[in-house]
Formats: sequence, C-alpha cells, structure tokens
Amino acid sequence: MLEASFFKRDTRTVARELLGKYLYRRTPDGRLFRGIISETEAYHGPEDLACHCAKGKTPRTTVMFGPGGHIYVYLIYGMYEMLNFTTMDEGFPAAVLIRGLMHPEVWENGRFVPLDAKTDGPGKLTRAFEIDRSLNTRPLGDRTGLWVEDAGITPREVETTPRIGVDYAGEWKDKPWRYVIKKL
DNA sequence: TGCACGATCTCG
DNA sequence: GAGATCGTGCAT
Repeated sequence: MLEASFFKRDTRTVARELLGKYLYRRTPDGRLFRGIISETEAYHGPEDLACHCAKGKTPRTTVMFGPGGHIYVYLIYGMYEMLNFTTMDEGFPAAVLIRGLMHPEVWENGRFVPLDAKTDGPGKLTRAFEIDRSLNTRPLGDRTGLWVEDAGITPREVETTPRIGVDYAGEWKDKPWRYVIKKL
C-alpha cells in the first residue's frame, strides 16, 4: 500500500507515477474492486487558475490545503463525483485528479474477475467503484476503503497533454499536466 | 437569498 | 450538439 510519503511530493511527479498503480476500493457492503490507474491530471498550487484551490481556502477546498495522501471528492455538473488525492505538505494546496482506470476487476469466489463497467472517464470510474463524497477529506488507506498499491507495472509509453475542460484558466490551461498511459 | 456555471456523460 | 442536475462561490 502506498504511504502518505508517496503523495507528499510535487503534484506532477505524483500524477505521473500513479500511472500503472492499482486503485483498490472496498465498499461499505464489503465488495472489493481494483483497476489500473491510466489517466491523471495535476492541479498544483494557489496560482494554478485551473485548481479549485485558486479560490483560496473555502469549506470545499480546505482538504487540498492539508497534507498529501488524503481524498478530495467533489460533485460536478450536479451528477458526477470526481476523485482526487491531495499532494504536497500541509499548507500547500494541490491534488491529482484520477481520470481513468484500465482493466477494472471485482473480487468474486476467491479471485479477481473482469468488471463489466466502463471506467474510462472520471465520472464513470467513481460510479463503477461506488466512490462518493462520503469519502471526502479521509486519508487513503484500507480502513477508509480506498487505497493505492504498486502493481509492479511500468507503462511503456506515457502521453502528456494539457488538462481537459479548463479553458477558463488563462495561461494555466496550456500546462501539460495531464498524463495518460499510451502503451501499458 | 439568488444566480451563473462547472476538472462530465449520454443520447439524438 | 444539447440537456441533465445541484453545490459552490460570489454578488446582491
């Protein structure tokens, strides 16, 4: 299981290194899911106009000002929960948005079997893994029911692009802070 | 207290 | 290409 120290680093480094890791989810009713993180975005610092933290410390963004390794989940467009992990040390607001998973699986009869659900979008993966705002502000870990583990995978090819859906962010919209596995 | 809008997805 | 749908932040 990845410890908080993994997340208390530069957000772009964390976002890049999360690719190829397993995201594990244990639901309140006991079901276990996992999937390989395949797409992430970095939202780094109070200057980054694409980051919610650019608005300053508000009830919603407070968790991003806390230490790395915590969960930030928010509702967008009135119907989609977005999953983020906070990064950096206490006082520096930043987080990584988890935008996609590949090879989603569910634990059945003593083994992982393919999950029949799409997880190739930030709103889709939270729906498939039953991730919602009840997890907001909690630390990553097995007791929380959401954690990350090394999968022993090093992606062969990673693509870097500007972030999606942040055209309002002025010069910050062009920062190449989106990371995608092109070849696993 | 009201209002505009969003780190999206699905259907037509 | 547009509608669904509601919390958040900022104006009133």
